[in-house]
Amino acid sequence: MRKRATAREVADAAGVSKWTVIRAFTPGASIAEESKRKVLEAAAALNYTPNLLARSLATNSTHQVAVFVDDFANPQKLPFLETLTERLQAEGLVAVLININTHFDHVHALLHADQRQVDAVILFGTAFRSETLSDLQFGRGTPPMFVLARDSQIEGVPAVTCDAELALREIVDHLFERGYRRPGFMTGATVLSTALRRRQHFVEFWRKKGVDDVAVFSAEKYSAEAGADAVRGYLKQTNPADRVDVLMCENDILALGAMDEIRGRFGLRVPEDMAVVGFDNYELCGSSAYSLTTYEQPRDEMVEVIVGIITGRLEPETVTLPGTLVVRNST
Amino acid sequence: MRKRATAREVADAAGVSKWTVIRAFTPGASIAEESKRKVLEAAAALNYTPNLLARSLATNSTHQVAVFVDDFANPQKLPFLETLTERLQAEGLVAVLININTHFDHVHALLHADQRQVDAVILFGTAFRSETLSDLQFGRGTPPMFVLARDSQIEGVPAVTCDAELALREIVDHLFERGYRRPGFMTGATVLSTALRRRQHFVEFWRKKGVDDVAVFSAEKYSAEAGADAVRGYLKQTNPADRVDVLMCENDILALGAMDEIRGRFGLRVPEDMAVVGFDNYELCGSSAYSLTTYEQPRDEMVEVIVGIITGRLEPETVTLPGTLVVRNST
DNA sequence: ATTTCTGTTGCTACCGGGTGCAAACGGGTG
DNA sequence: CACCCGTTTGCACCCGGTAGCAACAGAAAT
Repeated sequence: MRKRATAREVADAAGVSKWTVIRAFTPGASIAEESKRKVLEAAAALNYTPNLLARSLATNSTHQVAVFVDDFANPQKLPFLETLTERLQAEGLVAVLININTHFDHVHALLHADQRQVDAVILFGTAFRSETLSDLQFGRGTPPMFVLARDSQIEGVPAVTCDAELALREIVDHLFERGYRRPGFMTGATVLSTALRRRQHFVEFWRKKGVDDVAVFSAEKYSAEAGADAVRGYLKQTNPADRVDVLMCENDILALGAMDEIRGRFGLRVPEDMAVVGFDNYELCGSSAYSLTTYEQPRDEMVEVIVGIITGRLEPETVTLPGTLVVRNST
Repeated sequence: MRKRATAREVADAAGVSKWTVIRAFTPGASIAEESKRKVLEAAAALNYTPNLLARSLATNSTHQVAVFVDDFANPQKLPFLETLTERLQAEGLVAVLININTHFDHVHALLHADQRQVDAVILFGTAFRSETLSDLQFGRGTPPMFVLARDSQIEGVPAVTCDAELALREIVDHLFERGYRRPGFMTGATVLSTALRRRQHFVEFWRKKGVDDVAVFSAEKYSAEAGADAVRGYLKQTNPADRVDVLMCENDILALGAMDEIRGRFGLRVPEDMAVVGFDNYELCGSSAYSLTTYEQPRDEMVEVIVGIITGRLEPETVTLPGTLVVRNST
């Protein structure tokens, strides 16, 4: 298989210099109609297109954005990724998907992204220790970092999130109104709970309602199975009379797992015996099999803002957007 | 913010030439221990790491793989992406996620990937017209293309898939054994049905069992909602006595949507009134709320093979791997 | 006819590394 | 001390573009 044609080859074929070829491919460049036509003809014949790698090297901008993801169990990531990639591509950018795991941690990934000269890094809901990253942040030439769908806690690293305070206030108000008084909260991995702030606000708003006792327990991971395991553990070791009457889960996938366990294994009714609330409004939450009350993040707006920041249309600052409470039959 | 350090700067700091610096960062290069130490020290002090962009340009290999995705409604994509990115990263490769949609079609994306000099392109279950792509394929220097989780139909473009024939045989055998005799099949978008071959084999194996009448209808898209819509349309216009006794759906997400509609809106029992079968074994299929019989694709093996092909460890040829029938309560 | 201006084109230098060859080095051998 | 040989280092040139200046032609102005 032959190699790609270069500007040099097209130049020879068109009888001009390679700089004229470049100009034919540079919008707004000063070039005569006649030469442009000749060049484009020769380029078409040779199947030439500019080499973006070389261009990136010369212009010092790759139009690539690294997107770090570490929680693939949450199906909610998918529509987010869809919107994100679509909006990035509409801006001429492209997403490099980096899987953060035990073999490839944030430091590794950031170093790699840096070496690849990406234009920006998006930490898409990843669980990181701010200490680890704040060191790197101040190394030289590191690409700008942004956090999506999680709090940042690192100075100089803006985050685009759903307003957790507002969300939890609406949720607690709703639950209080429905008459629930013995709330419980299931977190995912405990390391992160502070980053999401959901638990913290949940407890706080119940306290404001005069309810000081919130049962809190946590799942091992963010997955339906872990949610089921956690709620099983809770139900087994709790006296039926002392059980919570409503369980809020840190995200939908935990909630669905929990709900399944509550109804399936324990034969309890949702919401009569125990109500359940999730977070994210994942597609299947609306199914009649679950009909889960949940809170929808303003996905499109969040993506719009973060892409706006990356492209420089918006100021790089932390933005918090309001979501929507979706009430269904589980409460 | 200062710019990144270059090999040139490190060379000056260490008192050697830039080529010696390069050698210090090239495994197996001929360099004296002493010089290497000096260089690495200077590099550490200046926070130098090689610029992968420049390296890619010089070596003509980017270690980037473009992954085309067009169906973000299927949650099954997520674990696949997780495994794929993890395995690629383990091989020193990185995935560039390209969202194929109406604004950014295959031709566009392929051109783009080509210009970016990616080492390979993976069409991950995307819906493409083979005519469109076979033209491009024979342009010069196009990166090698592979199809994952779908048939290729393009000469010279290998595919790594789950064995649809085996899968459907096992499924039909199972259904026949359970006594079902009025089968139906719901496809997603009709354009693709041939690429997945599932419907075709389904019909064929029922014929071999002496059942010639298979009801076939299709959903608009691959989503729970579309699945629900399609089954509603079918149930409304079909005389209850003529209804299928088992409905196989092209993938899980259609099946879950369908199941929800069958039970929720029509008050039918699954599997007593109508059994349902999916395909993929998405996590929630195992939940007691659904307990969907489905077929699990050999995800890890498929990814292993495609990564093996890309890295050159395996021959670039079409590979078909056996999956596993997962029988649950929906049949 | 000369000057000035404008649109067009070519050129040098550069982005930050990689390759292959030639020269320098240094130790052992005859 | 000359010679040989393997290791180490420097160099010219290359990867495929981009930036910005200088040169040039033809038209317009003087």
